[in-house]
Amino acid sequence: MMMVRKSKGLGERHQKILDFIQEYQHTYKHPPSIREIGENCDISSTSVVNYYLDQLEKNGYIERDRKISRGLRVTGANASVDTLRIPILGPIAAGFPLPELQPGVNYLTDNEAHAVDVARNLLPSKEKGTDLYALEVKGESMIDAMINDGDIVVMKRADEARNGEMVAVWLPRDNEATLKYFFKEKDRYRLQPANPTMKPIYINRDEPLEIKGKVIMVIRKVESYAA
Amino acid sequence: MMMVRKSKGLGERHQKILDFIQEYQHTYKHPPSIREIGENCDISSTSVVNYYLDQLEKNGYIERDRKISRGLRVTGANASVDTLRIPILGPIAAGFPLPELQPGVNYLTDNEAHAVDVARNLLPSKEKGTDLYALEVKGESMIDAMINDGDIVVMKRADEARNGEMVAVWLPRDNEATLKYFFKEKDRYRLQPANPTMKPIYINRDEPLEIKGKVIMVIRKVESYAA
DNA sequence: CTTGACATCGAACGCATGTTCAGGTATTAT
DNA sequence: ATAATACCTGAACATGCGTTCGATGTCAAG
Repeated sequence: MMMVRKSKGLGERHQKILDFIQEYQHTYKHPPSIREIGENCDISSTSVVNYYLDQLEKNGYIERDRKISRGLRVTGANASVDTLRIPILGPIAAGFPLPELQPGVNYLTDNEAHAVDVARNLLPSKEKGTDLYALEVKGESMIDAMINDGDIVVMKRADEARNGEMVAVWLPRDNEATLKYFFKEKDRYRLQPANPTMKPIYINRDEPLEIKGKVIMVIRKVESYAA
Repeated sequence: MMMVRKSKGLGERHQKILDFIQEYQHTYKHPPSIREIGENCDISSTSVVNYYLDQLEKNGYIERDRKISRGLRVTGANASVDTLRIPILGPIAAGFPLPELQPGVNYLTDNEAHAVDVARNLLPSKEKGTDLYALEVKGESMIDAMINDGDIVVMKRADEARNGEMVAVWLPRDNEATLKYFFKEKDRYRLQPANPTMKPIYINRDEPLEIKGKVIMVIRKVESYAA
């Protein structure tokens, strides 16, 4: 009895094979062999598996490196996503100096707890990934930047900024760390809160102002409101 | 002339091999063979590669599936990260109804543009991934929820909520969509803005109120301030 | 009924690839 | 000096694994 193709492009067996490849890759971190696919999808002959694999490839569901053992991968939506592990250097809070990144130190240990994994496609495409770090916001002092207690801010290392970029700055004048949009005006700096309803603060050019980095992303894990 | 181990645990060659495996895996989506490692790291004999691989395994830098072609993977920090592709159903704006998720529709096409990839370790660990979706915030009406124009909110499908959870609701009374912390009180609902400086709004129990989902994450790509 | 496209099987072939071994040469400890 | 250890070589071996091919069965069109 012949198996009929159900949904025009993908038959039941194609789907099963595709699913198996993904699950296998996910579990073992390497692709399955033709024979393993066969065993798992109740196909007794390697040539039949090859037959289906060819079709899947022709239709763009997978890619194959011929002649190479286990040289196949699924393409498209469920393909593996490229991520960047960004170290969380420490907290940022109003009255405390910002954590400095020590040059030459490799923050990328296997310590998942002190890092955030961000998909590369969420970052500017040119972003290489070095000179990125993250800070954990403590307290509610960044509220005028639309940033709340517990938020993670992803930063790019920088000691100067162009107009309109959001920066983390240390203001020796007020002894305070803050996040603001940065503007250089005729003889002063304007630090503009992200919240449009709030007013900017001004710093004279001759006053010190230390830019610690540019904010490129904010991540907030929303939890139950602590009332 | 003997090669001296530099940094106690990892020699120069160990490092080179480790780097190569990662880069290869990243490029070809499958692990390299022993011979490929050898060629690339200037090691003429497969047994030497095997020798180093054994050491790397013993020290926990890689894992190996013996006897299986290309059965090796790096462990730890730079290991591949598990991500979830969450479909962006549409915009959420004050005066417009929320996009509904059509049952039975598979949103997970290969359309990267209409989805966000989120590392699983950023979500609650029990989260399975189905019944998650995302909305793109339009306009500045969610400012009292500390959410700005352009933000991506990751939602979990729900039509009811427990006290303290942040929900997306449709208020027929005001003809408005909004994001608020939800509290059920004696004879009314209290919708609390995330910004602690702002006041809650109250809805009588007998008035309609449609909960569309719980907010579990907010992602903001910070760009230059459009002044 | 014949033909041909499609699906499947089993077996054989041969290169790819991990494993093992019998030595080598330095460097260091005893 | 001798022994021990770490590093390396080359080759042989066994098997993993993709490829190819001939044969069989089913179904729809001509």
